[in-house]
Amino acid sequence: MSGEGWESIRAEVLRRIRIRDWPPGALIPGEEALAVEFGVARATVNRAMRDLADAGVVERKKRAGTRVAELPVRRARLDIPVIRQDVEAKGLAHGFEVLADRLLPAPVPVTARLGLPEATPLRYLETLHLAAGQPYVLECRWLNPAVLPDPPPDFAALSANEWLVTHISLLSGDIAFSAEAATAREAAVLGVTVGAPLFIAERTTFGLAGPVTFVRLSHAPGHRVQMAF
Amino acid sequence: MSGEGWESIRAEVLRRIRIRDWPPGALIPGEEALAVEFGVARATVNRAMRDLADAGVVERKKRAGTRVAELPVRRARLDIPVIRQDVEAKGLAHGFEVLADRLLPAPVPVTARLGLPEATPLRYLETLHLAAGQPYVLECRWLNPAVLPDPPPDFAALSANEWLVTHISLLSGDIAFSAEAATAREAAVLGVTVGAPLFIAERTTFGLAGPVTFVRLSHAPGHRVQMAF
DNA sequence: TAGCTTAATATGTCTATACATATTAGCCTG
DNA sequence: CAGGCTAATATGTATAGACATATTAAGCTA
Repeated sequence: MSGEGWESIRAEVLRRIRIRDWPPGALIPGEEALAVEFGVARATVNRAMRDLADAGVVERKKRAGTRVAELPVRRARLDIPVIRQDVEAKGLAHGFEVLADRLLPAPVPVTARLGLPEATPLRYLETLHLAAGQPYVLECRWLNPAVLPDPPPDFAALSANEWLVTHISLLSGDIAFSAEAATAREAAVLGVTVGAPLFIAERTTFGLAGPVTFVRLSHAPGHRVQMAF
Repeated sequence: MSGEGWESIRAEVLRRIRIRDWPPGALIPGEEALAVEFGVARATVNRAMRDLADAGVVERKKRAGTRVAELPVRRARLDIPVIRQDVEAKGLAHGFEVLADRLLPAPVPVTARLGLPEATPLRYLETLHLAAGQPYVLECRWLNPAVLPDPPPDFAALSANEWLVTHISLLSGDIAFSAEAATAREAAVLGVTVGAPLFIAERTTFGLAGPVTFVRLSHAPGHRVQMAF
């Protein structure tokens, strides 16, 4: 076992799992036993094992002990960026223009996702984000006006995308990626041909006070979402 | 403060950040001070704060203290599934057929990603995965023969996708998503028209003994990758 | 004043001990 | 033998105290 601290214990346990000393499904010795073997306190072993459970390598249950995961799940962490950051990280200048800003009865797919009654009036914002002056992302957002302060913020100055993460208590939500053919509107705004493959990200977000927003991001061709694991 | 334990402390700190009691960029009181305020041990506060740092809500530095993140990053965790699991989770029958299995000099984009010399001979496997008999994913995989046992496994019996996660010590890698127009080959195999938008996932994986595999997954239309956060 | 050394400080981690909690295995009853 | 109670057990969490480590601020020298 090289090094010191809980990370070296995690490494050693991981090594034994990988060389199939402890094969998938096997029961790993208890924390007490490992603590004695490695000559550390149980809390230190606990820290290492909790980390492995977090990574999906082992599964832990009280009384039942710790088992090597049957089908080791590989987990990747995605940092959902604010679009401005995303663009600037590429060394490009970020800009945006608000194409639409109206109060509209939301269509059913939107109200359904947000758990609101049908045709609830929501603020519809259409924003085109630019990277180095070129169309980058078309952001179509439905925003629950109930979560906005009075008076509402000026989304022409700070994009809704950015205003939300810094001003609203976002609690939970989900994000989905897909590939879709460009609609006439998307094609016109993004400057591509109708039917061109677009990378689509759809997010639903909830806050303390209920549903906050549903947004659909249509990315210009070539967009990639990358994660390390 | 409701509840007990380190999670209630995390919740209370999060609450104060959200109501801008501690605005973005602000310095949060030290662990010692919070421990006194909440009437718990410093280790308990430490657990809560470490978790918040993990979630991207705060940034911690020794001696400098803990600050509220300027632009709170939202993180989502993606569980990368084995294709069979993915299909069966939808209640469909999984099948697959191997369309190609040859040793070929790998093209430059592949060797570059894997960090191998140009034109290294790699095992090229083309597998079509079926869900309920319908084309689901076209898997084009370049596999480093050096990591395979002798004799090599029979990928006609257990898909390479599944064999790898259960038999090779996968260490690290990355995954990228994009949208691309279907090539002639993809269109023919997946039963779509040329140019149809396809959801593409590309993964590079490394193991203890070096580069393992590069795989490109071309998903049939309608595929979504979903994550909660 | 620039550059180096040193001290102060907040987080990171470890230890030993204790109690809480979930889950299982065994026992006991009807 | 089915159903339910009980005890055993492994993990989950908390505590107080200690030392390690990174980083900043202050002080000291050339």
